[in-house]
Amino acid sequence: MTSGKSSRDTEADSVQPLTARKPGHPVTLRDVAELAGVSSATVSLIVNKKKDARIGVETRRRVREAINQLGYRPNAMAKNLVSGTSRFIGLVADGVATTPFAGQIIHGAQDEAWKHGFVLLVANTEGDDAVEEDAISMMLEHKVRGILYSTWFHRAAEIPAALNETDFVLVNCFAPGTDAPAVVPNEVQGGRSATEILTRKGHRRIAFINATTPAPARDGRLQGYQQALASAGIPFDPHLVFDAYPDQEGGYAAADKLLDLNVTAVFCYNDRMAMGLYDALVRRGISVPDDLAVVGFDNQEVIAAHLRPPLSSVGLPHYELGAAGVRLLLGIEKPEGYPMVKIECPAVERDSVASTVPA
Amino acid sequence: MTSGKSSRDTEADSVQPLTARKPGHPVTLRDVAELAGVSSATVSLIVNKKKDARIGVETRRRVREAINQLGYRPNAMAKNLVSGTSRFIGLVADGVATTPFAGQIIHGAQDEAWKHGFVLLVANTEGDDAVEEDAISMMLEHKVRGILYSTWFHRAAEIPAALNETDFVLVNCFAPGTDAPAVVPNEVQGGRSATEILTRKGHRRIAFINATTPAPARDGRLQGYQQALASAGIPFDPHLVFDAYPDQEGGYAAADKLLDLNVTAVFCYNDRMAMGLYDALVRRGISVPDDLAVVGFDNQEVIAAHLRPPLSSVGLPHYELGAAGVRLLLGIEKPEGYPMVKIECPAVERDSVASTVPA
DNA sequence: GGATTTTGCTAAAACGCTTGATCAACATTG
DNA sequence: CAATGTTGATCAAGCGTTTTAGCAAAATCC
Repeated sequence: MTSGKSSRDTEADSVQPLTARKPGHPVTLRDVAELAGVSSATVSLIVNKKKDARIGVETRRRVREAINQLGYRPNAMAKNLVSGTSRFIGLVADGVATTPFAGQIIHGAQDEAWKHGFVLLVANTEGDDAVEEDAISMMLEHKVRGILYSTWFHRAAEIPAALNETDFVLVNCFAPGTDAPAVVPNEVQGGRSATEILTRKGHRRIAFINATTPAPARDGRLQGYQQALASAGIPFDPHLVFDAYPDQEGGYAAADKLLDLNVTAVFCYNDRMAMGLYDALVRRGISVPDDLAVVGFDNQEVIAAHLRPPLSSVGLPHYELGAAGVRLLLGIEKPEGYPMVKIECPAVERDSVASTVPA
Repeated sequence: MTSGKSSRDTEADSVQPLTARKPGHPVTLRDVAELAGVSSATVSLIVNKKKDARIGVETRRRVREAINQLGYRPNAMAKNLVSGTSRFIGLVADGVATTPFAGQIIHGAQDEAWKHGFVLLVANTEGDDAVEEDAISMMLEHKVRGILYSTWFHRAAEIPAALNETDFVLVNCFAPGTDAPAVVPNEVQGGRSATEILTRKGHRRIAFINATTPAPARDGRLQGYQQALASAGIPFDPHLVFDAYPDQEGGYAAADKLLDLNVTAVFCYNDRMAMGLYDALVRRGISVPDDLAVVGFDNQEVIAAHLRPPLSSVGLPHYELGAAGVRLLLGIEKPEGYPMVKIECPAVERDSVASTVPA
């Protein structure tokens, strides 16, 4: 039944039907060359706009025309095969697509890659090691220019062995004890900036609701908080710092503790906490910012910009993280701190901090 | 007899460790073949686990060993060149990466593609036509299996001409007047489900705050609202439906109108509106759900799950949209309604609707 | 013990493109 | 006029695979 296909290719080559036969046009350089009556080398030279190629103007015209007529598209595979290297950059994420704002890493990487003529190959591992290995293999097999290994929250990470087979950059994570290039948010500066939003307005009793969960963010932001106090000449009071689970519930629950402290301002570990805190305050008739100034962290648009009043916050530079990762990978820049590059967390001031300190 | 091509020059080669290949020195099939003392054809057959290939067990062993020793990785480019088709699926998005939850389209597409051995090529056009054209060209040149053309909100879209050069599926958008395959959320069912959360609990005077912005969502959800009322035997009262700008401000401002209406429940066009509405209600001392039941739409985790009380909502199935898009593209399924496939919007009940109707 | 089949493996032709080496004209020199 | 450019285009050798046809040796059959 299933007989072998007849193998008479002798004449098939010389008599090419112009119509497409398969999904996509199997229009090749050779087809164009034939139509234009030139060699395929000539067409190649024209298509690639080789500057030092000497091609007559008339020939050029004919080839151009043939290209249009046939709807020719170069075959990137073949091109890559010859050049030995693709224009791909791999991005393996442990969950970037899952969490809303961290998708910005993809976005930033994609934009920057695109800018330099590269395309992103995205793989989401969802934290699964087997998937991760497959993903990296696949990228390696596609001869990617390099790999961005990213995590959805800032943390220490182990470098999968296979990564060493190519260039790579860690994004939003780092590998302690190695000199692997990494780009991460500057949590210390972020904490400082957040606190400074408050000190600048004259606040001196500023609480910090930190996270209970250990992470670079937790330590860094606290450190930044302390720095900001120090440079404002405010003594650090450990009683004004306490932990809560970093979500709405945590923020809501933190309100009680907070109100005993007699503070005029609060810096919350993240926006979700601030959101919960807002809620608790409203129910107590406490006004933001008139009675209490609040600053968040993460600058999650959908929360911060739309709370009432809009919440001042400090953003995690996910987009920049992705973009900088690509630049590092391509060797376009070697910023200060390399191989451990810290990206600034931008402060965004809204209305949750008044221009004067509450009485 | 194996022809003795025994000029093994570099001694370093034979002592190569299996990990950490240098990024500039690709190992090819031929290298493996030489080490194992077989032809490259043999290696190819083994690597690809060809079922009907007849290879001796001893040879197989030697080749396996050589592969490990050299750390061989097949070159996907070469593979694709031969087969004429890649394992790529393109995803061009007009802003999927920008809006938080729609990144789920990428996620869903990526997972589903991966499941079938395909990789996603992502391009973000940010609505720029030139970028879009470039993106599609690039995908075509990479001989993608097909393209997913997606938009960040559900809308009508024009099909870029180049898309016709390959298989494609519209995701979260559709092309009126064509029979282009498209997969979109079922807004009508969504509106119905949202409203039914309320009717099921006995609510009969249910307001609907619709969006001011024209969109399939606006019309569909209204229609669904009406359907739900009808099947609950509740006459449709146009006065209970009014428009507001679909954000927090809109919801906040809508509270006034709402309270004149003497309704026991509200269906908001989206969660952000509901968020604003919550705020307005709290300030008036009106309790959700005891005084007023509220249902949102979009099921934006960061809002709905964390408002107080958590908001019942209906989700936009972005993940499924992406996944279904891939399945359609690959011809894995041809669901009802093809070529216009509607994906269900799942209702998520939380605590913003009480089990009994307010007095 | 030849004929036939099976087994194990290789040769070699693609796949579509790039590129250094050539080459045939013709134009310019000295 | 021979030597030397210039110009415009072609040749052909790969790039790393897959795959079909084929071949020698071993196994099986009658």
